[in-house]
Amino acid sequence: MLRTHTCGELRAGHNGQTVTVAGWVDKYRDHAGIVFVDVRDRYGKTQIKFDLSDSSDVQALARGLRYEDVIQVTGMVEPRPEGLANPKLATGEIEVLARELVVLNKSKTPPFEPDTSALPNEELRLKHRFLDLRRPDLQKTIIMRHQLTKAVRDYFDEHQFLEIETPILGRSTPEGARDYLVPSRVHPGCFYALPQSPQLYKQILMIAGFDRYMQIARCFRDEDLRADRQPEFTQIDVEMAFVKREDILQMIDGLIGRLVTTLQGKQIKLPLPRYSHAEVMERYGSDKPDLRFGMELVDIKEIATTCGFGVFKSTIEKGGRVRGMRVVGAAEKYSRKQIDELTEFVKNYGAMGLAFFRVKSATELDSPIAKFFSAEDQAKIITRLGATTGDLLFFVADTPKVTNAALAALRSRLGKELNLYDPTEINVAWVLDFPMYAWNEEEQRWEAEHHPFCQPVEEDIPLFDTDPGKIRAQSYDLICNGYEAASGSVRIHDPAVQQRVFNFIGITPEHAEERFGFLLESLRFGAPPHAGIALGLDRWVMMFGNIDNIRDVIAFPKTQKASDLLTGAPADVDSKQLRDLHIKIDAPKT
RNA sequence: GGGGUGGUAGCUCAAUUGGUUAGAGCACCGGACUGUCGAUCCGGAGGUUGCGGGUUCGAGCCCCGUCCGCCUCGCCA
Repeated sequence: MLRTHTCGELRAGHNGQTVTVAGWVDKYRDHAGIVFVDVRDRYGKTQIKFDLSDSSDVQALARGLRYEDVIQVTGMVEPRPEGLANPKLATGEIEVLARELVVLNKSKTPPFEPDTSALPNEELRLKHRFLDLRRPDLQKTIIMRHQLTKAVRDYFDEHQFLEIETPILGRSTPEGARDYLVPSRVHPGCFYALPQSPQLYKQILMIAGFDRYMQIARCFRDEDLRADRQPEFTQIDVEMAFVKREDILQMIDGLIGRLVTTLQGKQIKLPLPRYSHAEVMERYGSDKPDLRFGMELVDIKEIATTCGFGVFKSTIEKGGRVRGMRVVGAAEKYSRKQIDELTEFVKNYGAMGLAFFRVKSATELDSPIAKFFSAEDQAKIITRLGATTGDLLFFVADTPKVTNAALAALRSRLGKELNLYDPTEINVAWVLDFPMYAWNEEEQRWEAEHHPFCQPVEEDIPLFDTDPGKIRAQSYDLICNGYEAASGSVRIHDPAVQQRVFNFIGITPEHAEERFGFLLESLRFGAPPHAGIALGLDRWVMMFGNIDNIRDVIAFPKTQKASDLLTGAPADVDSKQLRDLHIKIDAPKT
């Protein structure tokens, strides 16, 4: 070992001991006769003192130290003089009087320092990720990620789950996200697909009899990125055989409870609250609402139908909805100009406009469109929204889909702008009974809302022939602070039902046999009822770290264009490699 | 593919209506300093204003194109 102690562990109790520490030069303060150097490693910082009375070699060397040099220092632990302890440092009671100094690696002048309070732009940070990762807060997150992952493994291990690896090179299946493809050298013109999730493998593990499976599984989806989405990400993948939905919910409740206890030392109230999909859509306009604050959506169909405002009235006549929300005490917080900006904001979600009212009194509204509403209607709106003087009311009149999207986005934005919640709170809940299928207007066909292996609610099965949009899935999402934090379902274990579902979403029996034949075949050989779930590990780290960007919870993340600025991936390859793979490039001219 | 936003010294930022030699703090280099901990003080060096074109007597600033980062819609079973 090149050290006897880390930079975070020396205390007054070590006084008088000769120690060796090693780390990076975090700061240096050169007073000529005396030089202070803070050495940093992942455990903390320790102040090293170089004194004129020491050997001149060491002293001269010390004066040449610069940021990020890696050094090894041997010396004696001393108490700091009276009144000079540094309360900001855990090791602030002591310093090490250096006797020997070895520069293990001299650093070039770094483009930025790890302790910088004003973060450099992200491009630079990602390009020099080895420096960025030295930042204490990023190190803290990566360490917490490890603790979370370990707690997950411990929890499932205690419940007799087996961690089983599944292939990274698999086969492409229809439906779902765009696959990342890997060309086969041995099979010209054929490709492996990287897994979007281990879904089919884990179902087959159930059929094989490994009735409790989990895996910290890397998944790949070739879709556009977001602040909470990376092309490769990690799922806590779980599957159980001989269980019902309730068993999964309880098992995962226990996991969340464990994580909150382990990572925060707190208790979370269990069981976690449960909502139906229909309920959250009606109350919040989203299938993953942020439940840290209220501001629920209100339908004013009755008033809209009879009021004098043409936009509201005609929307109802066309089968649309008029819904709104009450922003408590915000009448004076938003100027006309700011409301115009909110109007532009909701237009991004398809809304044609945003109606607003300031509540002037218990019965009176103030708005450019107030004249279209009778005194009676104004009073009704106030009553319906439960509003009081000084509130601000917003309404969107549009299709059900657009009112949901626009109002949910507006609610989320206002909640943040108005600080309606504690940003450090972790609010977790279940959303159950998603619809099985959604009509794809573009492709004119039904498609699976969750995935095609999900079991419909038994009593809804007759609806296949009458009203497929109403069929509920035996599915469940875990939502947390406005994110989808987990998603799962009871699976189909009857090949006939599976065949029928494929058929319904437009996969012909021949096609199904070709692409999913292995699953259908396995279902014919004694498939137990099974169910499972996958939790987004990266997102849970975001929650527990109170971090709003997924790149900050991943050691080596990719940019929005899916590039790795550290390594330069993706990059072109030798023509020989392409020949081996029987691939010719037909890239668009730039 | 669409919308928004940013790119000026190594870094973080500034630069009035288009107008003189593009500034500051930190970092870097040289010097001073025995108790600092965002050390301080003195001095110095450092710029193809992302890139390409255009308008203009004159462009960091205006116009067109393009590249890159970020946010977002679509997309993400």
